[in-house]
Amino acid sequence: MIKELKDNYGHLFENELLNEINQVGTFKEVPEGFKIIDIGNYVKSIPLLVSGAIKILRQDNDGDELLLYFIEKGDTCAITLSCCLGKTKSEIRAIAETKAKIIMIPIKKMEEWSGKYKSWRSFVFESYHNRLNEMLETIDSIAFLKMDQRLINYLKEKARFSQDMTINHTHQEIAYELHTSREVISRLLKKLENLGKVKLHRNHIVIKDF
Amino acid sequence: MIKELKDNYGHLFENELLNEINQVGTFKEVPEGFKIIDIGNYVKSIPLLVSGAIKILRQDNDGDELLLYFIEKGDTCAITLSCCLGKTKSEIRAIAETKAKIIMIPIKKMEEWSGKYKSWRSFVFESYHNRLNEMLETIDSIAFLKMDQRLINYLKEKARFSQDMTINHTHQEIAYELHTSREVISRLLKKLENLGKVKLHRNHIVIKDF
DNA sequence: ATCCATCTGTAACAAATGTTACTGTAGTGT
DNA sequence: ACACTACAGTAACATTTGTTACAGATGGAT
Repeated sequence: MIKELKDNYGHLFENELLNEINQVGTFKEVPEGFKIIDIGNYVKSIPLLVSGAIKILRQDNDGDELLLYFIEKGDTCAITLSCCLGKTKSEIRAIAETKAKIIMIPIKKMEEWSGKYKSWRSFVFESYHNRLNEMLETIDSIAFLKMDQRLINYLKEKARFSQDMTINHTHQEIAYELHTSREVISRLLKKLENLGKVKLHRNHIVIKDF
Repeated sequence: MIKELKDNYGHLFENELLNEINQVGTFKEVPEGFKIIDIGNYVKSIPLLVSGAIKILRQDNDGDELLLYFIEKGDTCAITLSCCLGKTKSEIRAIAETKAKIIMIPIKKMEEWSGKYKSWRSFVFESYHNRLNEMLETIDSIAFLKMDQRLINYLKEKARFSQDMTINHTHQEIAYELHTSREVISRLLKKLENLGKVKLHRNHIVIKDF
């Protein structure tokens, strides 16, 4: 584990902390689609993402979903941190967007390291900062943009995180994550295809010109 | 200042920290509507709210606004904290919702106290936790609710923070904060009045039965 | 090759929200 | 008292999004 730790967190943490992480952390490799945290779960450990991407979803009382944002390697899930500290249930669902490597840190280390290592504090604060900004972007998107533009941004993001111009999702899956209906997505995608921006296939979409 | 500090933060911070805050903090009393922070500002100090309420607003590129949430006494603005630490421009606007008393703390104390006082760390983390949850609620509201329910929630919140069943806003002002048009708000308010839930007047609305 | 479940396309309609345009009215200042 | 300005009411219409109802296409399983 120590190599991947150094590669991804070596520039952030001092050696002493890296060693501690190496000792108490447990390495975990999860496949695409793996449910890392679900709504209502009590969180017992903090995930440090080493490779891959994780998507964070929100759900309302009727079971309607909404994609909030993605987390990349070298970062952690601040909402989870927040749950850990407050000992409250998770308000969100975390699912591996691609296959991912994660180091899980026991909660109790959180407060200990916060007092001991300035670099850990900076990391945690930085993570909160990033997450608040992602939330702001999500809010901007929902509040200020129409569905066509949200769809374009969604496809861009998906392509960026999977490093692939092919989006392997059905219209229904996209509709869930944007919290709209399948028909709306089909309609808008068809418009994008007529504009030459995408090519539609069964079960996948190829981005041509964004 | 020390009295108001003890009353509102005495249960959170140890005496030593309270004294430090008393020494380096500057007390500030602002009237309703006072612009505490604006988008693009560089933030040089952290506000601890002693009394009153502050509203936090987001704005898109076209100048369209959206109310994010309120901050109450005994709390701070985590987005501001976040800006301070990252030395980035403010992404939000903070306006006094009621007249408010604030203690401003110089940024540099932030990191110093984070290492020194466990209670300060807890306070900061707790604040991030609260803010993330408020953001989630805001997202829920925009993504999952229709405008009529959002309006009802808005009026409830306004009444709660001003401790007054009379909302002193024009339809236009409400429309700005909910990011819709004046006509839509007028239409929905009239419906609420017909249901006996509010009484409409020029420049103010009285909540009857929520 | 055929069958079948699932996915996609699309039309027609409904509901919610946004826009335009105009009227009336309450309060303010003179 | 009068005039003026900002606010509120409302109708008519446009646009966006959501819903219903099918038809047709695709790809995998047997």
